[in-house]
Amino acid sequence: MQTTPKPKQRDAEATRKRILAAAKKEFAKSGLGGARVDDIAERANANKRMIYHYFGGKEDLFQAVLEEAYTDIRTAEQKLDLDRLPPREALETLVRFTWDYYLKNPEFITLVNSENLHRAKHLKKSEVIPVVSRRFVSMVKTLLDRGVAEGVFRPGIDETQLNITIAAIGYYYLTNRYTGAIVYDRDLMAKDALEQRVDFNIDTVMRLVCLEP
Amino acid sequence: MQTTPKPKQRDAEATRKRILAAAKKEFAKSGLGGARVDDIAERANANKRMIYHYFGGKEDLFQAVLEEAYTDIRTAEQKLDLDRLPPREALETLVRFTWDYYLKNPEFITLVNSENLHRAKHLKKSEVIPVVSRRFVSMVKTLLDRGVAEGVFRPGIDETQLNITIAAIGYYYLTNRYTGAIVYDRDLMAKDALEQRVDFNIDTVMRLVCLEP
DNA sequence: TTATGAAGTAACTAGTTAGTGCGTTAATCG
DNA sequence: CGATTAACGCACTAACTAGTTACTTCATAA
Repeated sequence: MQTTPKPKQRDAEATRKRILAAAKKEFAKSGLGGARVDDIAERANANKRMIYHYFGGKEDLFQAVLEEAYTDIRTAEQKLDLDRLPPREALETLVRFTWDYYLKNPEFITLVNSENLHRAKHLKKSEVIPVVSRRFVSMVKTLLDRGVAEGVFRPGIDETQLNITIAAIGYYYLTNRYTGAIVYDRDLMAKDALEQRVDFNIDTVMRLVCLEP
Repeated sequence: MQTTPKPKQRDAEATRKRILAAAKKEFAKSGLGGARVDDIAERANANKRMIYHYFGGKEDLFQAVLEEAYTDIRTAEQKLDLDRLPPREALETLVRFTWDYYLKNPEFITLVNSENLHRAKHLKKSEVIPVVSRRFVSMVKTLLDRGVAEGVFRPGIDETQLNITIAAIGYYYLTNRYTGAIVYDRDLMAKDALEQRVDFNIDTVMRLVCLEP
């Protein structure tokens, strides 16, 4: 086999990755409609022609960005390894993780918003999304069942409703932070405001799920 | 593209209203960036020039649409007259109203999303938004205080956190219904799914706020 | 009856945008 | 080495888009 590969002048995979990363930023900043192909190319330090070469078109590129964003968060969730923790700690870990992930990856939220404006047109075409999604939902289902079996969670809670609620209380706060700052006349992104919110969210979910909060 | 029947006579106020209504639909459908001024004019059965005549430009029109959308929901909330109800009933009424309003006025959600993509640039310029917002926040604050005084609500709950949570659990479900349908592999807009969700949301808030849920 | 200004219109401008044709250059391999 | 393939870049276009210009039509007050 070959030894250390020489640094290449031309590197298809590296160019592809630069385009994908640049596209993620631009789509997150301006949405699918507002993003400019020329700007993506410039940010990627690539020629616009390469976008069409590697991805086909603007919408195909958007789909690729979305798929990566979804598999990234689903992969990170699996790494939490909730099975090793007692149910209550596992649930708190999940709520805190979801909040932290949205906070550190704000482009995920904007991409999902943009995709919903387009009625999930691109996600519908994806092969990989249903697979990673099922694994995620069953992870929470397993946790819920375990908590009920151990007598610490209320029985009968639907895992989808819980998932949606855990996402909602973090997602909404962050995606609407600009209008929220005006409506509630507060800096919602101040350090203490963020801490207050995650504590409030954990409390909300614990009271919803646990028998003795 | 549906159009509104054109009145035979000249009517400045009617034309303005037609433009505003058409703009609301187009901005909700495509966002600020995706909406087309020509399409708004066509839908309103007005000449494009009239948009510039009455509103100044595309962004000013967007601001006018936003202001109307916010004052509409805030007005509807005030009409609930929560003071006439016992605290628990008042709280449930508020949660159900918020859900129903988002469900019946989906354009509100899309407009707010679009405005947040633009970092509340237009809402910041508004004179009327802070006024109606304060009235709304204090309405919930009053309810919370009353519930605590009557010994049915937990003390120490922040009215802004509660407001955000009540909005979040409805808003997120509805705004992300397209991607949600794929991730959770369900028809989130089926009649029974909607009923299940509003019940779940009321339960979530009651457990969060009430001393004996 | 008519002068006046607001309501309304069509065609246009200047700039932008996604997508492409085609030539060039580097890597790979017999 | 020479030839083939894939990566890359320039310069272009056809379609689109916010905003404007120059004009006509109509209601009404004097």
